[in-house]
Amino acid sequence: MAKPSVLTPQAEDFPRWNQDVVAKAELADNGPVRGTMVILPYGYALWERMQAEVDARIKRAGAKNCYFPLFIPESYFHREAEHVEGFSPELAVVTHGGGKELEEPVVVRPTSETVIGEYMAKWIQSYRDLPLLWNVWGNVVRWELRPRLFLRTSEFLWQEGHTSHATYEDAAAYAERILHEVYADFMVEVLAVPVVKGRKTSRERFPGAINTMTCEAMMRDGKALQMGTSHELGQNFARAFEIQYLDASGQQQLCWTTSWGVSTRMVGGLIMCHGDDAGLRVPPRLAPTQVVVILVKADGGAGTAAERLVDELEAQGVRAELDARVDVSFGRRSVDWELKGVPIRLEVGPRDVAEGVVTLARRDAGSKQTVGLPEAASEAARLLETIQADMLATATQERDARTQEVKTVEEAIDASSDGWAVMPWEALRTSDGEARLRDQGVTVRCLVAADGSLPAGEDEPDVIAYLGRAY
RNA sequence: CGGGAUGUAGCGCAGCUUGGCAGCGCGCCACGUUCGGGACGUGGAGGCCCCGGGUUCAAAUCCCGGCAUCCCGACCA
Repeated sequence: MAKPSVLTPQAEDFPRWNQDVVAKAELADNGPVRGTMVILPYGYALWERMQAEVDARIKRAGAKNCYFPLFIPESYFHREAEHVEGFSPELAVVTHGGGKELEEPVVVRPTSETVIGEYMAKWIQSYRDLPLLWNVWGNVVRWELRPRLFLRTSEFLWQEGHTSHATYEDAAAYAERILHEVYADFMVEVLAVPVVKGRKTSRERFPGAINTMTCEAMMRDGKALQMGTSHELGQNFARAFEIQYLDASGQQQLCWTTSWGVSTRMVGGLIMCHGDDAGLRVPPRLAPTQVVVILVKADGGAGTAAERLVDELEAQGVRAELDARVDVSFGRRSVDWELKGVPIRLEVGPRDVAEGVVTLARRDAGSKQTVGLPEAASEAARLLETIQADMLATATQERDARTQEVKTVEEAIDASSDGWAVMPWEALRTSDGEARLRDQGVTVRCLVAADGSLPAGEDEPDVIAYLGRAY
Protein backbone atom coordinates (compact mmCIF):
# COMPACT_ATOMS: atom_id res chain seq x y z
CA MET A 1 0.00 0.00 0.00
CA ALA A 2 2.71 2.45 0.94
CA LYS A 3 6.45 2.65 0.95
CA PRO A 4 8.47 2.73 4.14
CA SER A 5 9.53 6.26 3.40
CA VAL A 6 6.03 7.45 4.22
CA LEU A 7 6.54 7.55 7.93
CA THR A 8 10.24 7.48 8.05
CA PRO A 9 11.74 10.12 5.85
CA GLN A 10 15.03 8.88 7.23
CA ALA A 11 14.66 5.15 7.53
CA GLU A 12 17.87 4.78 9.46
CA ASP A 13 16.56 7.08 12.15
CA PHE A 14 13.55 4.95 12.91
CA PRO A 15 14.72 1.53 11.79
CA ARG A 16 11.67 -0.44 12.78
CA TRP A 17 9.14 1.82 11.16
CA ASN A 18 8.72 -0.81 8.52
CA GLN A 19 6.34 -1.51 5.71
CA ASP A 20 3.93 -3.03 8.15
CA VAL A 21 3.71 0.02 10.34
CA VAL A 22 3.10 2.27 7.42
CA ALA A 23 0.63 0.13 5.58
CA LYS A 24 -1.52 -0.62 8.55
CA ALA A 25 -1.41 2.81 10.05
CA GLU A 26 -2.95 3.94 6.77
CA LEU A 27 -1.61 7.45 6.77
CA ALA A 28 -0.60 8.48 3.31
CA ASP A 29 0.82 7.34 0.03
CA ASN A 30 2.77 9.07 -2.65
CA GLY A 31 0.39 10.60 -5.13
CA PRO A 32 0.16 9.90 -8.83
CA VAL A 33 2.10 13.06 -9.70
CA ARG A 34 5.61 13.58 -8.36
CA GLY A 35 5.62 14.94 -4.88
CA THR A 36 1.88 14.97 -4.36
CA MET A 37 0.24 12.85 -1.70
CA VAL A 38 -2.78 10.70 -1.17
CA ILE A 39 -3.97 10.96 2.42
CA LEU A 40 -5.61 7.72 3.52
CA PRO A 41 -8.56 7.62 5.94
CA TYR A 42 -6.67 7.41 9.22
CA GLY A 43 -4.19 10.08 8.23
CA TYR A 44 -7.07 12.28 7.17
CA ALA A 45 -8.86 11.69 10.47
CA LEU A 46 -5.79 13.11 12.20
CA TRP A 47 -5.82 16.11 9.87
CA GLU A 48 -9.53 16.68 10.49
CA ARG A 49 -8.90 16.80 14.21
CA MET A 50 -6.07 19.28 13.64
CA GLN A 51 -8.34 21.39 11.48
CA ALA A 52 -11.08 21.42 14.11
CA GLU A 53 -8.72 22.47 16.89
CA VAL A 54 -6.88 25.10 14.86
CA ASP A 55 -10.10 26.45 13.39
CA ALA A 56 -11.64 26.91 16.84
CA ARG A 57 -8.61 28.94 17.91
CA ILE A 58 -8.65 31.02 14.73
CA LYS A 59 -12.27 31.92 15.35
CA ARG A 60 -11.47 32.75 18.96
CA ALA A 61 -8.92 35.20 17.58
CA GLY A 62 -11.72 36.81 15.60
CA ALA A 63 -10.96 35.72 12.05
CA LYS A 64 -13.70 34.53 9.70
CA ASN A 65 -13.47 31.72 7.18
CA CYS A 66 -13.87 32.44 3.48
CA TYR A 67 -12.65 31.05 0.18
CA PHE A 68 -10.59 32.31 -2.75
CA PRO A 69 -9.66 30.84 -6.14
CA LEU A 70 -7.13 28.13 -6.81
CA PHE A 71 -6.08 29.90 -10.02
CA ILE A 72 -4.30 33.22 -9.92
CA PRO A 73 -3.44 35.33 -12.99
CA GLU A 74 0.30 35.32 -13.42
CA SER A 75 0.44 39.09 -13.49
CA TYR A 76 -0.72 39.28 -9.87
CA PHE A 77 2.59 37.84 -8.79
CA HIS A 78 4.57 40.56 -10.49
CA ARG A 79 3.15 43.29 -8.33
CA GLU A 80 5.31 42.55 -5.30
CA ALA A 81 8.98 42.25 -6.20
CA GLU A 82 10.25 40.01 -3.42
CA HIS A 83 7.17 37.82 -3.60
CA VAL A 84 7.62 37.09 -7.29
CA GLU A 85 11.29 36.43 -6.80
CA GLY A 86 10.64 34.07 -3.94
CA PHE A 87 7.88 32.04 -5.53
CA SER A 88 8.59 32.06 -9.28
CA PRO A 89 10.86 29.00 -9.18
CA GLU A 90 8.19 26.84 -7.64
CA LEU A 91 5.03 27.88 -9.47
CA ALA A 92 2.86 25.43 -11.38
CA VAL A 93 1.58 27.37 -14.38
CA VAL A 94 -1.51 26.59 -16.44
CA THR A 95 -1.06 27.67 -20.06
CA HIS A 96 -4.11 26.07 -21.67
CA GLY A 97 -7.82 26.14 -20.86
CA GLY A 98 -10.84 24.94 -22.78
CA GLY A 99 -8.57 23.53 -25.46
CA LYS A 100 -6.98 26.89 -26.23
CA GLU A 101 -3.80 28.59 -25.17
CA LEU A 102 -4.62 31.22 -22.57
CA GLU A 103 -3.93 34.87 -23.26
CA GLU A 104 -2.41 35.13 -19.83
CA PRO A 105 -1.19 32.03 -18.01
CA VAL A 106 -2.66 31.38 -14.59
CA VAL A 107 -0.68 29.92 -11.73
CA VAL A 108 -1.94 27.39 -9.26
CA ARG A 109 -1.72 29.27 -5.98
CA PRO A 110 1.40 28.64 -3.91
CA THR A 111 -0.18 30.98 -1.32
CA SER A 112 -2.95 33.54 -1.74
CA GLU A 113 -1.61 36.94 -0.70
CA THR A 114 -1.96 38.21 -4.23
CA VAL A 115 -5.58 37.31 -4.93
CA ILE A 116 -6.70 38.14 -1.47
CA GLY A 117 -4.89 41.46 -1.61
CA GLU A 118 -6.87 42.27 -4.73
CA TYR A 119 -10.13 41.63 -2.90
CA MET A 120 -9.11 43.34 0.31
CA ALA A 121 -8.50 46.45 -1.75
CA LYS A 122 -12.10 46.28 -2.97
CA TRP A 123 -13.59 45.56 0.41
CA ILE A 124 -11.76 48.05 2.54
CA GLN A 125 -12.92 51.66 2.33
CA SER A 126 -12.77 53.10 5.78
CA TYR A 127 -10.98 52.65 9.07
CA ARG A 128 -14.33 51.29 10.23
CA ASP A 129 -13.72 48.22 8.00
CA LEU A 130 -10.55 47.41 9.91
CA PRO A 131 -9.21 45.12 11.07
CA LEU A 132 -10.29 42.76 8.31
CA LEU A 133 -9.58 39.23 9.51
CA TRP A 134 -9.92 36.45 6.95
CA ASN A 135 -8.94 32.81 6.92
CA VAL A 136 -8.97 30.26 4.09
CA TRP A 137 -8.82 26.47 4.37
CA GLY A 138 -7.59 25.02 1.11
CA ASN A 139 -4.82 23.49 -0.88
CA VAL A 140 -1.77 25.05 -2.47
CA VAL A 141 0.90 23.88 -4.89
CA ARG A 142 4.63 24.51 -4.69
CA TRP A 143 6.77 22.68 -7.23
CA GLU A 144 9.53 21.83 -4.80
CA LEU A 145 12.79 20.38 -6.04
CA ARG A 146 12.78 17.68 -3.42
CA PRO A 147 9.38 16.71 -2.10
CA ARG A 148 9.03 14.67 1.03
CA LEU A 149 5.80 13.09 2.14
CA PHE A 150 3.89 15.23 4.65
CA LEU A 151 6.86 17.54 5.19
CA ARG A 152 7.24 19.05 1.75
CA THR A 153 4.76 17.80 -0.81
CA SER A 154 4.06 19.55 -4.09
CA GLU A 155 0.44 19.92 -3.12
CA PHE A 156 -0.54 20.32 0.49
CA LEU A 157 -3.57 21.21 2.55
CA TRP A 158 -3.38 24.14 4.88
CA GLN A 159 -4.98 27.11 6.46
CA GLU A 160 -3.86 30.60 5.44
CA GLY A 161 -4.92 33.64 7.37
CA HIS A 162 -4.85 37.11 5.84
CA THR A 163 -5.52 40.29 7.75
CA SER A 164 -5.48 44.03 7.18
CA HIS A 165 -4.96 46.56 9.94
CA ALA A 166 -4.92 50.32 10.32
CA THR A 167 -1.60 50.54 12.07
CA TYR A 168 1.76 48.82 12.22
CA GLU A 169 1.29 48.14 15.91
CA ASP A 170 -2.08 46.51 15.42
CA ALA A 171 -0.82 44.28 12.60
CA ALA A 172 2.30 43.27 14.52
CA ALA A 173 0.30 42.50 17.64
CA TYR A 174 -2.18 40.38 15.70
CA ALA A 175 0.51 38.37 13.90
CA GLU A 176 2.13 37.68 17.24
CA ARG A 177 -1.20 36.82 18.83
CA ILE A 178 -1.79 34.17 16.15
CA LEU A 179 1.62 32.69 16.83
CA HIS A 180 0.93 32.40 20.55
CA GLU A 181 -2.79 31.81 20.87
CA VAL A 182 -3.46 29.76 17.78
CA TYR A 183 -0.30 27.97 16.72
CA ALA A 184 1.84 27.48 19.81
CA ASP A 185 -1.21 26.86 21.94
CA PHE A 186 -2.48 24.18 19.59
CA MET A 187 0.92 22.52 19.17
CA VAL A 188 1.73 22.42 22.85
CA GLU A 189 -1.70 21.78 24.32
CA VAL A 190 -3.17 19.47 21.68
CA LEU A 191 -0.26 17.95 19.77
CA ALA A 192 1.86 17.76 22.92
CA VAL A 193 4.74 19.01 20.80
CA PRO A 194 6.89 21.60 22.59
CA VAL A 195 7.86 24.50 20.33
CA VAL A 196 10.32 27.35 20.40
CA LYS A 197 8.69 30.58 19.30
CA GLY A 198 11.11 32.86 17.56
CA ARG A 199 11.89 35.30 14.81
CA LYS A 200 13.29 34.18 11.47
CA THR A 201 16.47 35.77 10.19
CA SER A 202 16.10 37.92 7.10
CA ARG A 203 17.37 35.19 4.83
CA GLU A 204 14.73 32.74 6.09
CA ARG A 205 11.92 35.25 5.93
CA PHE A 206 8.75 34.82 3.85
CA PRO A 207 9.14 36.54 0.46
CA GLY A 208 7.56 39.95 0.83
CA ALA A 209 7.37 39.97 4.63
CA ILE A 210 9.06 42.40 6.98
CA ASN A 211 9.06 39.85 9.78
CA THR A 212 8.43 36.13 9.98
CA MET A 213 7.74 34.44 13.29
CA THR A 214 7.92 30.68 13.65
CA CYS A 215 7.14 27.73 15.86
CA GLU A 216 10.08 25.33 15.70
CA ALA A 217 9.80 21.78 16.99
CA MET A 218 12.40 19.08 17.45
CA MET A 219 11.82 15.66 15.97
CA ARG A 220 12.99 12.53 17.77
CA ASP A 221 16.14 12.39 15.69
CA GLY A 222 17.13 15.86 16.84
CA LYS A 223 16.31 17.66 13.60
CA ALA A 224 14.14 20.75 13.50
CA LEU A 225 10.79 21.18 11.80
CA GLN A 226 9.15 24.51 11.15
CA MET A 227 5.60 23.74 12.24
CA GLY A 228 3.93 27.05 11.49
CA THR A 229 4.66 30.66 10.64
CA SER A 230 3.08 34.07 11.10
CA HIS A 231 4.20 37.00 8.99
CA GLU A 232 4.08 40.75 9.27
CA LEU A 233 3.85 41.92 5.68
CA GLY A 234 4.27 45.58 6.53
CA GLN A 235 2.79 47.71 3.77
CA ASN A 236 4.43 45.76 0.96
CA PHE A 237 1.29 44.05 -0.25
CA ALA A 238 -0.93 46.98 0.63
CA ARG A 239 1.20 49.12 -1.66
CA ALA A 240 1.26 46.53 -4.43
CA PHE A 241 -2.50 45.96 -4.36
CA GLU A 242 -3.59 49.39 -3.19
CA ILE A 243 -5.19 48.20 0.01
CA GLN A 244 -6.09 51.57 1.54
CA TYR A 245 -8.57 53.11 3.89
CA LEU A 246 -9.85 56.55 4.74
CA ASP A 247 -8.88 57.42 8.29
CA ALA A 248 -10.96 59.38 10.81
CA SER A 249 -9.50 62.62 9.61
CA GLY A 250 -10.36 61.92 5.98
CA GLN A 251 -6.85 60.96 4.82
CA GLN A 252 -6.14 57.94 2.57
CA GLN A 253 -3.83 55.52 4.38
CA LEU A 254 -2.14 52.28 3.38
CA CYS A 255 -3.09 49.23 5.40
CA TRP A 256 -0.69 46.99 7.27
CA THR A 257 -1.23 43.31 6.48
CA THR A 258 -0.33 39.94 7.94
CA SER A 259 -0.50 36.34 6.79
CA TRP A 260 -0.04 33.07 8.65
CA GLY A 261 -0.42 29.37 8.01
CA VAL A 262 -0.12 25.80 9.19
CA SER A 263 -0.34 22.77 6.96
CA THR A 264 -0.53 18.99 6.66
CA ARG A 265 3.15 19.16 7.52
CA MET A 266 1.95 19.02 11.12
CA VAL A 267 0.87 15.43 10.53
CA GLY A 268 4.49 14.66 9.71
CA GLY A 269 5.62 16.58 12.77
CA LEU A 270 3.26 14.63 14.98
CA ILE A 271 4.57 11.35 13.64
CA MET A 272 8.21 12.26 13.95
CA CYS A 273 7.90 13.83 17.37
CA HIS A 274 5.85 11.10 19.03
CA GLY A 275 6.19 7.99 16.89
CA ASP A 276 8.18 5.10 18.30
CA ASP A 277 9.29 1.68 17.11
CA ALA A 278 5.80 0.25 17.58
CA GLY A 279 4.07 2.89 15.50
CA LEU A 280 2.26 6.14 16.15
CA ARG A 281 1.55 7.64 19.53
CA VAL A 282 -1.30 10.09 19.26
CA PRO A 283 -1.87 12.48 22.16
CA PRO A 284 -5.37 12.11 23.64
CA ARG A 285 -6.62 15.60 22.81
CA LEU A 286 -5.87 15.02 19.17
CA ALA A 287 -6.75 11.34 18.89
CA PRO A 288 -9.77 10.65 16.65
CA THR A 289 -10.28 7.59 18.83
CA GLN A 290 -9.15 8.16 22.40
CA VAL A 291 -10.13 4.81 23.88
CA VAL A 292 -10.73 1.57 22.06
CA VAL A 293 -12.58 -1.20 23.84
CA ILE A 294 -11.29 -4.51 22.55
CA LEU A 295 -13.71 -7.37 23.01
CA VAL A 296 -11.43 -10.36 23.50
CA LYS A 297 -14.19 -12.98 23.30
CA ALA A 298 -17.92 -12.58 23.25
CA ASP A 299 -18.49 -15.35 25.82
CA GLY A 300 -19.50 -14.87 29.44
CA GLY A 301 -21.35 -11.61 28.96
CA ALA A 302 -18.21 -9.86 27.74
CA GLY A 303 -20.03 -8.56 24.66
CA THR A 304 -22.61 -6.60 26.58
CA ALA A 305 -20.02 -5.44 29.10
CA ALA A 306 -17.89 -4.04 26.29
CA GLU A 307 -20.83 -2.29 24.67
CA ARG A 308 -21.86 -0.76 27.97
CA LEU A 309 -18.30 0.40 28.56
CA VAL A 310 -18.28 2.24 25.23
CA ASP A 311 -21.56 3.92 26.15
CA GLU A 312 -20.16 4.98 29.50
CA LEU A 313 -17.05 6.40 27.89
CA GLU A 314 -19.07 8.37 25.37
CA ALA A 315 -21.29 9.65 28.16
CA GLN A 316 -18.14 11.10 29.72
CA GLY A 317 -17.27 12.85 26.48
CA VAL A 318 -14.59 10.37 25.45
CA ARG A 319 -14.17 9.52 21.77
CA ALA A 320 -14.51 5.74 22.11
CA GLU A 321 -14.70 2.87 19.70
CA LEU A 322 -15.65 -0.78 20.07
CA ASP A 323 -13.51 -3.44 18.42
CA ALA A 324 -15.74 -6.50 18.39
CA ARG A 325 -13.93 -8.29 15.57
CA VAL A 326 -13.60 -11.49 17.56
CA ASP A 327 -12.88 -13.44 14.39
CA VAL A 328 -9.56 -11.61 14.13
CA SER A 329 -6.91 -12.74 16.57
CA PHE A 330 -6.47 -10.66 19.67
CA GLY A 331 -2.80 -10.07 19.07
CA ARG A 332 -3.39 -8.74 15.61
CA ARG A 333 -6.04 -6.33 16.80
CA SER A 334 -3.84 -5.11 19.64
CA VAL A 335 -1.06 -4.39 17.22
CA ASP A 336 -3.46 -2.59 14.87
CA TRP A 337 -4.52 -0.12 17.53
CA GLU A 338 -0.98 0.22 18.75
CA LEU A 339 0.17 1.16 15.26
CA LYS A 340 -2.57 3.75 15.05
CA GLY A 341 -1.46 5.19 18.36
CA VAL A 342 -4.80 5.09 20.16
CA PRO A 343 -3.92 6.32 23.66
CA ILE A 344 -5.84 3.77 25.72
CA ARG A 345 -6.95 0.24 24.99
CA LEU A 346 -9.45 -1.46 27.28
CA GLU A 347 -9.43 -5.22 26.95
CA VAL A 348 -12.66 -6.94 27.93
CA GLY A 349 -13.00 -10.73 27.94
CA PRO A 350 -14.96 -13.37 29.83
CA ARG A 351 -12.13 -13.74 32.33
CA ASP A 352 -12.24 -10.03 33.15
CA VAL A 353 -16.01 -9.93 33.39
CA ALA A 354 -15.98 -12.90 35.77
CA GLU A 355 -13.60 -10.99 38.02
CA GLY A 356 -15.38 -7.68 37.53
CA VAL A 357 -12.32 -6.00 35.98
CA VAL A 358 -10.92 -4.85 32.64
CA THR A 359 -7.33 -4.58 31.48
CA LEU A 360 -6.20 -1.07 30.61
CA ALA A 361 -3.21 -0.58 28.32
CA ARG A 362 -1.48 2.78 27.86
CA ARG A 363 0.03 3.33 24.43
CA ASP A 364 2.38 6.09 25.52
CA ALA A 365 4.07 4.13 28.30
CA GLY A 366 3.41 0.65 26.98
CA SER A 367 2.11 -0.32 30.41
CA LYS A 368 -0.88 -2.39 31.44
CA GLN A 369 -2.98 -2.32 34.59
CA THR A 370 -6.17 -3.86 35.87
CA VAL A 371 -9.07 -1.62 36.83
CA GLY A 372 -12.51 -2.44 38.23
CA LEU A 373 -15.20 -2.64 35.58
CA PRO A 374 -17.54 -0.13 37.27
CA GLU A 375 -14.91 2.63 37.41
CA ALA A 376 -13.14 1.74 34.15
CA ALA A 377 -14.75 4.51 32.10
CA SER A 378 -14.04 7.28 34.58
CA GLU A 379 -10.52 5.96 35.20
CA ALA A 380 -9.82 5.97 31.45
CA ALA A 381 -11.21 9.46 31.08
CA ARG A 382 -9.00 10.66 33.94
CA LEU A 383 -5.94 8.90 32.51
CA LEU A 384 -6.35 10.62 29.14
CA GLU A 385 -5.38 13.92 30.73
CA THR A 386 -2.43 12.28 32.49
CA ILE A 387 -1.23 10.79 29.22
CA GLN A 388 -1.58 14.15 27.49
CA ALA A 389 0.58 15.80 30.15
CA ASP A 390 3.09 12.95 30.21
CA MET A 391 3.59 13.02 26.46
CA LEU A 392 4.30 16.75 26.51
CA ALA A 393 6.63 16.37 29.46
CA THR A 394 8.54 13.54 27.81
CA ALA A 395 8.87 15.37 24.52
CA THR A 396 10.04 18.48 26.33
CA GLN A 397 12.63 16.54 28.31
CA GLU A 398 13.95 14.84 25.19
CA ARG A 399 14.22 18.15 23.39
CA ASP A 400 15.94 19.90 26.26
CA ALA A 401 18.37 17.04 26.70
CA ARG A 402 19.37 17.48 23.05
CA THR A 403 19.72 21.25 23.24
CA GLN A 404 23.17 22.55 24.14
CA GLU A 405 24.41 26.01 24.88
CA VAL A 406 27.58 26.57 22.91
CA LYS A 407 30.11 29.33 22.34
CA THR A 408 31.74 28.59 19.01
CA VAL A 409 30.69 27.61 15.50
CA GLU A 410 32.60 24.34 15.85
CA GLU A 411 30.70 23.45 19.00
CA ALA A 412 27.44 24.38 17.31
CA ILE A 413 28.14 22.05 14.37
CA ASP A 414 29.03 19.30 16.78
CA ALA A 415 25.86 19.79 18.84
CA SER A 416 23.75 19.84 15.69
CA SER A 417 24.66 16.27 14.83
CA ASP A 418 21.84 15.07 17.06
CA GLY A 419 20.10 18.13 18.38
CA TRP A 420 20.09 21.89 18.63
CA ALA A 421 22.72 24.40 19.61
CA VAL A 422 21.97 27.69 21.30
CA MET A 423 24.43 30.58 21.10
CA PRO A 424 24.50 34.38 21.02
CA TRP A 425 23.34 35.69 17.65
CA GLU A 426 25.72 38.59 17.83
CA ALA A 427 28.72 36.26 17.46
CA LEU A 428 27.30 34.82 14.24
CA ARG A 429 25.86 38.00 12.79
CA THR A 430 29.11 39.93 13.00
CA SER A 431 31.28 37.15 11.52
CA ASP A 432 31.08 34.60 8.75
CA GLY A 433 29.68 32.17 11.32
CA GLU A 434 26.29 31.74 9.67
CA ALA A 435 27.91 30.89 6.33
CA ARG A 436 30.24 28.35 7.96
CA LEU A 437 27.25 26.72 9.65
CA ARG A 438 25.35 26.57 6.38
CA ASP A 439 28.29 24.83 4.73
CA GLN A 440 27.79 22.05 7.26
CA GLY A 441 24.03 21.91 6.78
CA VAL A 442 23.26 23.77 9.99
CA THR A 443 20.89 26.73 9.84
CA VAL A 444 19.56 29.38 12.16
CA ARG A 445 16.14 28.05 13.09
CA CYS A 446 15.07 31.20 14.87
CA LEU A 447 16.07 34.07 17.10
CA VAL A 448 14.76 34.50 20.62
CA ALA A 449 15.27 37.37 23.06
CA ALA A 450 17.17 36.69 26.27
CA ASP A 451 13.93 36.64 28.26
CA GLY A 452 12.32 34.16 25.85
CA SER A 453 10.20 36.74 24.08
CA LEU A 454 10.22 37.59 20.39
CA PRO A 455 12.97 40.03 19.41
CA ALA A 456 11.77 43.22 17.74
CA GLY A 457 14.71 43.03 15.33
CA GLU A 458 17.76 41.03 14.40
CA ASP A 459 20.24 43.54 15.71
CA GLU A 460 18.84 43.74 19.22
CA PRO A 461 21.42 43.01 21.90
CA ASP A 462 21.40 39.68 23.75
CA VAL A 463 19.46 37.84 21.08
CA ILE A 464 19.92 34.07 21.16
CA ALA A 465 20.06 31.93 18.04
CA TYR A 466 18.66 28.40 17.88
CA LEU A 467 20.75 26.35 15.46
CA GLY A 468 20.18 22.93 14.00
CA ARG A 469 19.62 20.75 11.01
CA ALA A 470 16.14 21.03 9.57
CA TYR A 471 13.70 19.00 7.52
C1' C B 1 21.25 20.99 -12.80
C1' G B 2 25.78 18.18 -10.33
C1' G B 3 27.06 13.25 -7.64
C1' G B 4 25.28 8.06 -6.47
C1' A B 5 21.82 4.05 -7.04
C1' U B 6 17.49 1.34 -8.61
C1' G B 7 13.39 -0.44 -12.05
C1' U B 8 11.11 -8.34 -11.57
C1' A B 9 3.39 -10.29 -8.46
C1' G B 10 -0.51 -5.59 -4.30
C1' C B 11 4.14 -4.46 -0.95
C1' G B 12 9.44 -5.68 0.19
C1' C B 13 13.12 -8.20 -2.53
C1' A B 14 16.42 -12.45 -4.75
C1' G B 15 17.79 -14.11 -9.58
C1' C B 16 21.76 -10.88 -13.80
C1' U B 17 28.62 -11.85 -12.71
C1' U B 18 28.75 -17.29 -15.96
C1' G B 19 21.96 -16.59 -21.18
C1' G B 20 18.39 -22.35 -20.61
C1' C B 21 10.67 -23.74 -17.05
C1' A B 22 9.60 -16.68 -13.41
C1' G B 23 11.34 -17.21 -7.77
C1' C B 24 11.21 -15.97 -2.12
C1' G B 25 8.87 -13.37 2.17
C1' C B 26 4.56 -10.63 3.49
C1' G B 27 -0.30 -9.78 1.86
C1' C B 28 -4.75 -12.00 -0.84
C1' C B 29 -8.57 -16.50 -1.68
C1' A B 30 -10.56 -21.59 0.11
C1' C B 31 -10.84 -25.41 3.81
C1' G B 32 -9.44 -27.30 8.60
C1' U B 33 -7.24 -26.74 13.40
C1' U B 34 -6.48 -22.28 16.40
C1' C B 35 -7.92 -17.69 19.08
C1' G B 36 -6.08 -13.30 26.53
C1' G B 37 -0.09 -9.91 22.19
C1' G B 38 1.36 -9.99 14.95
C1' A B 39 -1.35 -18.48 14.83
C1' C B 40 -0.47 -23.06 11.99
C1' G B 41 -1.27 -26.71 8.11
C1' U B 42 -2.89 -27.94 3.19
C1' G B 43 -4.39 -26.15 -1.40
C1' G B 44 -4.88 -21.84 -4.69
C1' A B 45 -5.07 -16.97 -7.44
C1' G B 46 -1.85 -13.26 -9.01
C1' G B 47 3.70 -11.35 -13.99
C1' C B 48 4.24 -6.33 -20.48
C1' C B 49 10.83 -9.05 -15.54
C1' C B 50 10.24 -0.17 -17.05
C1' C B 51 10.01 0.85 -22.70
C1' G B 52 12.20 0.30 -27.74
C1' G B 53 15.78 -1.93 -30.72
C1' G B 54 20.01 -5.45 -31.36
C1' U B 55 23.04 -10.19 -30.59
C1' U B 56 21.59 -15.48 -30.04
C1' C B 57 18.74 -21.83 -31.33
C1' A B 58 17.32 -19.29 -26.71
C1' A B 59 17.43 -12.81 -23.14
C1' A B 60 14.90 -10.78 -16.63
C1' U B 61 20.21 -11.90 -17.59
C1' C B 62 24.63 -9.62 -22.82
C1' C B 63 24.89 -4.83 -26.16
C1' C B 64 22.77 0.12 -27.81
C1' G B 65 19.13 3.94 -27.04
C1' G B 66 15.19 5.96 -24.24
C1' C B 67 11.97 6.65 -19.83
C1' A B 68 10.89 6.63 -14.72
C1' U B 69 11.87 6.53 -9.58
C1' C B 70 14.83 6.99 -5.13
C1' C B 71 19.07 8.92 -2.21
C1' C B 72 22.94 13.13 -1.38
C1' G B 73 23.38 18.75 -2.62
C1' A B 74 21.19 23.79 -4.33
C1' C B 75 15.19 25.65 -3.25
C1' C B 76 11.40 25.30 0.64
C1' A B 77 5.09 25.29 5.06
